[in-house]
Amino acid sequence: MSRPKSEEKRLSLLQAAAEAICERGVGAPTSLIAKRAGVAEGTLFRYFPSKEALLNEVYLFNYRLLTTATRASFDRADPLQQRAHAVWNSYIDWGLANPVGYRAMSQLAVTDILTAETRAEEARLFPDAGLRESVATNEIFTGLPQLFADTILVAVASATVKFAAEYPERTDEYKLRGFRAFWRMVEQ
Amino acid sequence: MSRPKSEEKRLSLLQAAAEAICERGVGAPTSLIAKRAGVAEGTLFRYFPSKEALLNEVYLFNYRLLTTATRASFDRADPLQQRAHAVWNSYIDWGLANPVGYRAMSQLAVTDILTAETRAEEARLFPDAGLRESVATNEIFTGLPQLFADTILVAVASATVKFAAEYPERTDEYKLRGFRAFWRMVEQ
Amino acid sequence: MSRPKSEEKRLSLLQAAAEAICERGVGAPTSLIAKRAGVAEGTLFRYFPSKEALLNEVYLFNYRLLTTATRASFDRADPLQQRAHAVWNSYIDWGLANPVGYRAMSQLAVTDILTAETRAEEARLFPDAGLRESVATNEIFTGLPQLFADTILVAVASATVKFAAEYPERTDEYKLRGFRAFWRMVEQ
Amino acid sequence: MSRPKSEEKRLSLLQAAAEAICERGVGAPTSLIAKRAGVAEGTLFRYFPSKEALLNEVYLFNYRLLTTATRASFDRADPLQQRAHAVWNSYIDWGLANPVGYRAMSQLAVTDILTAETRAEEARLFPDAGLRESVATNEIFTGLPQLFADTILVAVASATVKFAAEYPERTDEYKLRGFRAFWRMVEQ
DNA sequence: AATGAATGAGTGTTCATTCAT
DNA sequence: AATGAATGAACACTCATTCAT
Repeated sequence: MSRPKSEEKRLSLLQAAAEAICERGVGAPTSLIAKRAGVAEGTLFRYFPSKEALLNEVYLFNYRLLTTATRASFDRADPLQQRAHAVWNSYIDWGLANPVGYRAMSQLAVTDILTAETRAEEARLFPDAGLRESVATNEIFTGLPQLFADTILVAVASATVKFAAEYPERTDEYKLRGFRAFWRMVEQ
Repeated sequence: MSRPKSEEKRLSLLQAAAEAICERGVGAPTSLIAKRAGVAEGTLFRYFPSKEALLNEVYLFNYRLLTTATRASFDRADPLQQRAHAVWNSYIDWGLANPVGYRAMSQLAVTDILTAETRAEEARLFPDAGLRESVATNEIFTGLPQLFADTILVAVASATVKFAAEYPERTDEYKLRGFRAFWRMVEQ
Repeated sequence: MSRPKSEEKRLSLLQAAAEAICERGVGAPTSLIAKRAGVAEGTLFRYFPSKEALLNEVYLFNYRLLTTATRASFDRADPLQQRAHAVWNSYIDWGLANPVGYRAMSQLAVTDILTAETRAEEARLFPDAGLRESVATNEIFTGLPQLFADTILVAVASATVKFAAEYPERTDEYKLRGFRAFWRMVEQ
Repeated sequence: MSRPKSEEKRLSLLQAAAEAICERGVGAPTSLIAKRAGVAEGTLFRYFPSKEALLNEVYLFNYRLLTTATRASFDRADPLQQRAHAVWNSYIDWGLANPVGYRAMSQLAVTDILTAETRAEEARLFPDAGLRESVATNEIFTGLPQLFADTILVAVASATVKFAAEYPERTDEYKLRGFRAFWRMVEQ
């Protein structure tokens, strides 16, 4: 596929789209996104073939940032719970540090805009901290799809981000309590 | 005098709206909703002043059904865990028995369509099984807003409904495992 | 033609329509008119075959009231200018005393709702104070259609009502000045 | 770069709107206006933010043409009555030469579509022939708002245009008689 | 006779996408 | 490559009129 001219414009569009989604939902018009990105309306469609493709890219772009941060947060040599806690903290921290990207992802996740390809790429990118195999094979989750445990994990983490963001002065408390709730579920 | 306004049409519209939301999201056109309900486009607006009002009613209508089922499921005389399990089961069961209403509610809950009035009515309808006070005041949730525990609970329940619906032959297993995960979080 | 049951309802509808036109223009919905009249939406169409017919009746109804008042205001025995002044005053006074009907007429007069029949009836009702023949046959108006002089007369009178209504404390002044302007035009 | 927005299309829309207003009143649909202008429905809203804005522009556009013609018609060095007559003739002539624009303005003037901004611009554009101050300060109009005299003047002029247009063979006669009527009112 | 529920064509406006410049 | 003018199918909502009750 041909590389577009300006990587900078592409990033502007992704960022502008995330902002627009935060403010106006996934129904935010492409004209608004283009304006926020400082490009012409038509230019958006030279970087992304359609609005749907743009929104899928917004999701994956931010998901990559999130998983990259998460992946860098732990050391394989650390004991299991410590690794889990590190991953948990990096997830919450990224959500708090990137509220626009995080909220855009949350919005996109509940629509039917995300394609099967996006979902597949998302699954591929999910960071392997060695947690999945060892943790979620306790009496509760054993024998069930890994995705079931993942879904619950993300759900609890999302609730934690939401409340931690809403009460900034109690961020650390929500982070810790959220982790404890999560850990209660997945520990052996 | 004249024809009374038809409760049947009202129900048709609520049901048609829920179906349309499942298929096309909250952006489903009112014309589609009316057509599915078997009424003229204009008729929709004689039963509901606006699309927004209709969607709020869809949410509350299904929420009332859900909480009515939940409320009928437990006996105050039963011990705590038994009550919790009964409420849990009735919630999951309702979601499985009413997939359209359940999915419509889920979609509506993540948009900003629901008004403060709807949220207030929702809170008022929440069935008091004596769980909230006694359960979610353990070492994890004590001192944090009740809503934090509620949000996590609903998140786990939603994941359970989702997977139980997707694998009908393992419904009972998901219900049980989901409850155990939930109970691990909230028990003292 | 069959007489409708209730003359009272008919008058209510005419009055309600005039009020609605004042507030919302000729686009005022029939449902609003019916509600203001205290009757059901459908009832309006049992008294008037269509909205257009109702509005034409509103015009003629008020025009009849206006010309009746005007016609009663002068004595044929009085000298010309006195008669003219009496007619003038009664016109302005009626407009001030019946602002709703007057404004409704003004609105209706500038739309194309009024039919040729209504215009013909209007011309038939125009009060003959002996002014038309004797006054508007001066050097200016002689040889031109009577309607030309009438149109100008009504235009000047309308402006007078408008300003007299807007500045109630100077009503008498506007009435007098307006008459003098009119009289300058039509006197021999 | 890209196509510039077409002044021609803008003029087409203004003209089409004036025609539509003449035929169907201010309630003429924007779709009809667009069709008459030879553009797509959506295009109208790229040139004017709303129907209301378009109609205000129709008024001002024609008012500018009218006042430009009027302003060019007189010489400040001429005596008062001659200047007045020149202005009067140019006003009537413009109305006769531009019946569509003139009628559209007349319709718009009696609705509540014209905004305060439009009214202000209209006042600003009013050509100063030195008439207002010297003419309409005779015994009749002195001490009353200038707008009162203006309103009456316009009313008489409108009646003149209307009849002159209806009887083209007597145009000059109506123009002259109308001016004489006007002059009788305003002369000292 | 009176009601008001029901209708569906019509309204102003939006917006993803195309394409002439 | 970049622009933004142009498009026209939707969309939410209105309303004069009909007709079952």
